[in-house]
Parts: sequence; structure tokens; C-alpha cells
Amino acid sequence: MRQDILNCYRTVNPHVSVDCVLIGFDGEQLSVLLVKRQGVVDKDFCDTKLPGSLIYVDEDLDEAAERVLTELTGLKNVKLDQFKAFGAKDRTKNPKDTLWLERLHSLKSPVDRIVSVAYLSLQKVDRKMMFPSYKYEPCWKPVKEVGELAFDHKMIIDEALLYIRNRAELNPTFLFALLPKKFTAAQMRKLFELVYDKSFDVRNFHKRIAQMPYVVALDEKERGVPHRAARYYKFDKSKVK
Amino acid sequence: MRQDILNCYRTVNPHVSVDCVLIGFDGEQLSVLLVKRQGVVDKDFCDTKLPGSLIYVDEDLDEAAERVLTELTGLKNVKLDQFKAFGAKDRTKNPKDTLWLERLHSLKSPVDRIVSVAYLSLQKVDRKMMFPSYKYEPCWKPVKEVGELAFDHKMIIDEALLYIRNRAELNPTFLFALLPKKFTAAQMRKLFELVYDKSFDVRNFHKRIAQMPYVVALDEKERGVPHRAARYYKFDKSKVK
DNA sequence: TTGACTTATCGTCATTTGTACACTATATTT
DNA sequence: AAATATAGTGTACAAATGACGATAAGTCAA
Repeated sequence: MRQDILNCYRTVNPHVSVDCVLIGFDGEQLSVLLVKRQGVVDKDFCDTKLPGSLIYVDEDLDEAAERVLTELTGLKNVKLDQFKAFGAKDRTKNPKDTLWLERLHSLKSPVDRIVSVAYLSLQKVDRKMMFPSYKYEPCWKPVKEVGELAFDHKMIIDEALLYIRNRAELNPTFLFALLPKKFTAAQMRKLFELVYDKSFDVRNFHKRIAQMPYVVALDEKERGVPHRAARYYKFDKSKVK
Repeated sequence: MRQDILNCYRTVNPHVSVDCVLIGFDGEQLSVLLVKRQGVVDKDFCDTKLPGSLIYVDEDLDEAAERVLTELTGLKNVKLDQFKAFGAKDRTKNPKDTLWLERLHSLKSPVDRIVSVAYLSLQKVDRKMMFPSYKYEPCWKPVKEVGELAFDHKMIIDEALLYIRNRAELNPTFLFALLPKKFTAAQMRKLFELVYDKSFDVRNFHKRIAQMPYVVALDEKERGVPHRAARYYKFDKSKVK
């Protein structure tokens, strides 16, 4: 790819990276998109991490996030929001992490502490979803099952979830990016319960939906379920506020 | 000062800076704390900016923010919250800014784009308030009167105000850092009106105060005002939630 | 001393919003 | 036809919100 060839000649900024937290919802649970580290043989290495990388010296932060996500997962045109920078003194002190970095970027001098700017995107997760690029083996991992990751990526994910919750409280429409185009009231309720970490009364939740002008009921219903079929709703962005 | 001497031997990270947005309220309006650039003779230079500077390679971001604020204003123990990173491609491309930076830090190579992590703190502003250090001429400037500043500092201030508003909507107790220990309902209302950019009904606002358990009425009243004296209130942190 | 003026404080009423709670409806499977 | 699994609905009370008018407590000037 032309873009990749050009990038070889760009200077890497060894002090700043971006990390992308993609949170997905499949109707059941929240997941996060993780990739594998490349070029590391030692099995002892913790080789799962967020899609992220060092940026180039002359590269816009937002653009860097999009580029890195595309390079590692093949995903394009993903709307990413910056939510926090991570710059603890010891965040890149683990030899596993520093060694990997130095090899990957062919760095001459040992890596200093790297400040990472974290980005968030909410995605619908389709079970049969394929990634355009499998080079780094991107895959969705349920957030509740995420173990230790490289660097401080576990903490970054926790902060992302906190951010989602706060932002949803301010403006719930933000969450509809996680739902499929057609969704049932039950799916929506499940999502809200996961995000707010509490359960909602079914009847009151229906009332709540009824007074959201941007959630419109469709004529269509579920098919092939072994019980009463639920009505589908859709999110109409144009009816927000 | 010992700290300063030691700092001379630390390595500067030429790619990452911190900027501190201190927002103050004096009972009338919101102000922001600005400092003067040092060591620049050319009068054409736009020499007012936020207190901020490059960090050291091995320095925690949060610590860097506190250190820089202390070095530029003398203020200590200020609670700073990180709210956003700024990393536009061209944010350090203005020759005025780059020249100043290169001289200040005695940099050998020209500065690349610098990613800046912005921090926020809310302060009560006392008209007779003195700064422990006047080296960089720190002073409060009403936000509505802020003109063009160095770098993208104007934009950083705008983002800070947006952040304050969002965060206050989530949790209004956050705003009490802006009010003096004793304050009147009118002062509090004025502040809320500035932050939310709309006016509130005086009577309903009193009701709103009455049902904030953390705002407690004092016996004390205003003195020397040419009309009925207003009651003082105080904020009791322990009664939040 | 009095009345004009200014700002503080309190009260009412209508409306909206939040919350607790139990039964009927519809589709599939056996 | 019965079992079962989930969808969908209404009512009553409490609490919060918002629009508005009336009264209280000071200063100031005549």
C-alpha cells in the first residue's frame, strides 16, 4: 500500500503514542477490541494489547489515532474521541514492553517514558463481523474477561468505561452507536443496565423510551424467537433535541 | 531553591508539555490566570500565555503540571485535573512560538510539533490576592476579555470552559471551589448563570439551594450594603451524596 | 420620620418527572 | 392443549421543576 511505503520515511516521535479503545456491544455484553503484539517470540510476554502505537513527529493526534487503528485492524472511518492522556512515570518501564518497542521501531536509544493519548469509539458488534486486516489478529474480548494487558492498557480500558458512563449520563444518545440499526427495547435496556451498572424496571423503561423522540418504533418485529416477538426500534439522529 | 538546581540536570522532553488553566471567580466574572513570556525582546511577540512548559522525560504528567504551575506562579498544592490533550499538526509552527521555545530551553534542533496536556483548576479569586512569585507576572484576566494568546492557548481556554460546564452538569458540587468560604445566594446564582450561560429565577434558585444538603445557611449576614443584607452560606463537603 | 428604592426571602399552584408495582399477550415447543 | 419464555401495558403516589406574586429588611433622600 502506498501509504505504508511513505510512512517508512516519516520520523517517529519516541515520546508520544495513541491508543484506541473500541468498545462494542453484541446485545449481550460489552467487549473491547484487542490486538496481538508482533515480532515477539518469548512466550512469557503478555502479548495482548490495545491497538495503539507511537505517532510521527509531524502528525496530528487525531489523525494518528485513525491511522494506527487502520494499520492494526484494517478498520476505516471510525469516529474516535480523545478522552484522556496517560503519562505516569513508570508506564513504560516494564522490560517486556520496552524491549518490544525498541525492536519494533528499531530505536537506537532506550525508550523513555511514553505519554499516550487514548481515544474511544463505540461500535456495534456483529458476531459474524470480519476485520479487513488480520495481521495483528484483532478480536473482541468481553470487558469482564480482560486480564492483564501490555503497558497500562487495563487501566486505560477502565477509564474508558468510566468516561462512557459519565458521558451517557450527560447525553444518552451517545450510546446508540453501540446498538444495531434495528434493536429491541430489551437490547436497549440491557445496554443501559451494563453502562449504568444497575437494573431498570421494564415498564418504566418503556415509558422512558416513549418519551425519547429520537427512538422511533418500527412496524417490524423479531422473527423466529420461541416466544412473543419484540418490536424493533430505530435511532433517528435528526430528532435529537 | 534546591529543586530548581536539581531540575537543571534533568532531561527535557521536547515533544510533550503541560498547560494549566486556572479559572477564577471573583463574585462578578470568570477569569483565567495568564503569565508573560520571558526573555523575548521583540515587542511584536504575543507575550501572554497560559502557565505551561515542556516536561522532563522521566516526569509524571500530573507532577509536571504541578511543578510548572509552581515555577511560573509560585502557587503550591493546587488541585489540577487533566482535561484534554492538544496535538494539532500546526500547534507549534508559529515562528514567534518556536523561536521563543528554542531560546528558552536552549534546544539544539528546531522544535517539532509539541503535544500539550492541559490541566484545569478552579480558584476563588480575591481582589487583594498576591502571588508568591511575580517573576512571570501572573495575573487574572476576565475570560471575556482574553485576546489572542501564544500557541493555541485561546482554544485550550475555550475547551476548559466547555469542560467545566459539562462536569458541573454532572455534579454541581464541583463549582464550589470557585466560591469563597462564605458566599451569598446571589453570588452562587451569578456563578451558575455564567457557567450555564442562562439566567435562573431567583425564587426557584433559593428552593434549589434549600434542597442541596451540602449548602448550609449561616447566621451571619452581609454588612454595609445599601439594601437588605443577604445571608451567607457555606459549602460542606462532608454532606455531598 | 417617612416614603422611595433595592435586593432578599418565602409561598402557591400547575406541570412534569420518577418510581413502585402485577397482570395479560403472543410466539414456540412438546 | 398445555407448558414456557419473553413482550408489553396502566395506575397511583411522591418528588422535582418551573412560572409567578407577595412580603421583609435594609439604605437613602426629602
